[in-house]
Amino acid sequence: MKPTLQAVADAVGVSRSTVSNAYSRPDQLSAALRERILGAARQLGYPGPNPTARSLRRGFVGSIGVLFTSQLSYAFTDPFAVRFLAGVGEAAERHGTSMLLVPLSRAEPDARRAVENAAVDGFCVYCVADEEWALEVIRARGLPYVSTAARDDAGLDERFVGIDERAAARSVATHVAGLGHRRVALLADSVLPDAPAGPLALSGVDQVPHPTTHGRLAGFADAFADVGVGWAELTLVNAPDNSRQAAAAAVAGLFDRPTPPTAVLAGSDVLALGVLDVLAERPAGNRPPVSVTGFDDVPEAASAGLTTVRQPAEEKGRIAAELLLDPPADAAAGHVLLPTALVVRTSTGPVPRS
Amino acid sequence: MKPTLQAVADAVGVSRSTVSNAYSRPDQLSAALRERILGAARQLGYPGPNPTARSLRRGFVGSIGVLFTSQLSYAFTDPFAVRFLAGVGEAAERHGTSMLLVPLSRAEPDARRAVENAAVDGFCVYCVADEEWALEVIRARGLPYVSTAARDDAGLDERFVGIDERAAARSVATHVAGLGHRRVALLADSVLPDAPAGPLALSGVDQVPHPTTHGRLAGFADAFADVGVGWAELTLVNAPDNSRQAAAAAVAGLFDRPTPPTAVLAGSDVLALGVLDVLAERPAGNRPPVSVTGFDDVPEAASAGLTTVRQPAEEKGRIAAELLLDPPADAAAGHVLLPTALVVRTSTGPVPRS
DNA sequence: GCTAGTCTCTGTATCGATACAGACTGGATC
DNA sequence: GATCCAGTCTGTATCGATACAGAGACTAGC
Repeated sequence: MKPTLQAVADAVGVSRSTVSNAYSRPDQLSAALRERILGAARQLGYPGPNPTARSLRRGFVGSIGVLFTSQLSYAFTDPFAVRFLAGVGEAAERHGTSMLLVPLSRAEPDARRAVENAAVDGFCVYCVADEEWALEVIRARGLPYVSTAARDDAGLDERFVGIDERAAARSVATHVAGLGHRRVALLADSVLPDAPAGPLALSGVDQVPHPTTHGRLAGFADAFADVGVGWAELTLVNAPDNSRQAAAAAVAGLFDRPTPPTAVLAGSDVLALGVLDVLAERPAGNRPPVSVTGFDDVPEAASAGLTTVRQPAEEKGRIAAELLLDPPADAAAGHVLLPTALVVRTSTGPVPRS
Repeated sequence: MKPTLQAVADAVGVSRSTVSNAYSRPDQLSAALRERILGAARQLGYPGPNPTARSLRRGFVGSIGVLFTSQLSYAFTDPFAVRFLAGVGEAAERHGTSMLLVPLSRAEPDARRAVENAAVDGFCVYCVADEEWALEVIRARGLPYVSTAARDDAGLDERFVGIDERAAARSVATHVAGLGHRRVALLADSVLPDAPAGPLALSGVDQVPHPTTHGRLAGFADAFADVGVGWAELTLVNAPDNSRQAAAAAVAGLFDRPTPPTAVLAGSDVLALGVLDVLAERPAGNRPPVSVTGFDDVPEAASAGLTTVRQPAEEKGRIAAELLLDPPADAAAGHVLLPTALVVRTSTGPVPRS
């Protein structure tokens, strides 16, 4: 049997409290006794207070959870997510906190259980789509959280770090519209929860439930509305998840249509890179001159020459963790909007006249 | 006050046990009563059993820890580590387990506390150098673990997944030696715990404490010993950590020596890419034709044309988690050696004659 | 010599649940 | 009518620690 704190107390001949103090409040006992206790503990092979028991009694755990909508393995496939995690990790590390990665599996009962059972002091909600129930569970547990995807109904009491998705998306779309493009495809991930890969007809952008996706698509649409291209004239393409493969599958066939789009605006760099993959695969002679844009400005975007919108990934993660671990007294300071920048590279160009 | 299980029991007029059963053992009570209990819980805003209390009583937590020697933020900078994590995540997800990332900070007391306090059922030890104490803490806690860096004294009872570092390193070094290179630099990270960046004199490879680094350097040395180049004739270069920046700093100046190396064998792709960065920065006319090799075959290696040794990263992570979560009955099956392959690309070539 | 204050250490209550043995029903079986 | 059994539910002990009030012993101060 593993020795308990009681066993150490018995061995030394002091009370449990004193042994506990030896570990957690060294100033509460004499240095000599403390040494004697730690020595006995070493000898008995006592590994220190049991973390679970300790957190039960103390009421906090010393780790924060990061909630992902998607599978855990996707989180590591998406460079933006990785950089976000790095930021969270950096801040957590500074606070002596570890991070628990909690994936939300597709099956809601399981996913719900994961949120209910996570032993954490709070959550960074990386990307919860319409999983409003997850936030409810967190609130019911009385845990603080920071979300990164704004929702319209989010109260100001809710801590948040993110960008103005709509304005950022509009900026890159305005650039594309300015190049003369009018036949345009918008590519996004999880436009509707279980939609298949490929073109998707939607009466309006407000049908899109995921706030981030909604914001970006709405921003794209805004820019084209400005130049007289309505929603109905835009081709909406759905990718079942945020990966190059999914994007490639979604746009396959798009360029063989009678009137193919001259530009594809993607909701993320990963999707945009998937579009570039598809184009690169075609024989050079049969490669349509399509402009492609991304979103995020992940490291790969630079080498691919992708025009995109930069948002500060690590900083987003860092601030999210910071808002959680060291909440500002002022409620308004709990709502952080980060800057974005349009980055024009070689993947966009003037519409070819033909 | 947050409602407890007791509160729900009181509200419904049943015992605590019954409420507990409603959540954890539905077959122990009638469906009708269960519904009544869950209904009351919903109404009271009871979020389900407290995870900490539950794990204290049940004796397990439902999450596994991943131990990093380096800072948490490095873990996300190194593509190999990211892919390893993805593998761990995938397996963990299949088992309904979350993963706790535990960084080992430089200060040993803090780091020790992190291992002692991690609420986990076991550890994947990603890269523990000479931190033997960490393993001792884990053993003292009575927790299972899987290590990925073999140590000579590792008993067979210790679960392990990795590669034959020495043989793999030898294969790439043999390739370089076969190209005629004899003036060679070996670049590795943390050759000695606190050594500065740059060349380092060492009487023999056995002075290197970190088992992975030791294995790779020894493999490099083996291959050159075969062609008559002894340890003393090789230039050993230390990088303080495993990053492009550290590598660049370590080899800065190396190529301005009177007799510069014609090849640099790096202990990881990240380091090798750092060397390539340094070479790329030099004006084309003054760029020495140096062969460079890496180790791991991360995604970036392919686009950089880096000759390297491929090892299956995700699989390593997946198997590590699997060995932890679903230990094989047969002890020998707990010791997995993965295959490696030499990948020759454009970063190596015949030694220039001059 | 007496009160106050500081250092150490102890004892009990408590954190919020689950395990397990047993009590009570209401049929089915013989 | 006694026995057995499966299906439900209860009660107590327990998981392994920390919080907090307070008990003694000592030193200071007047």
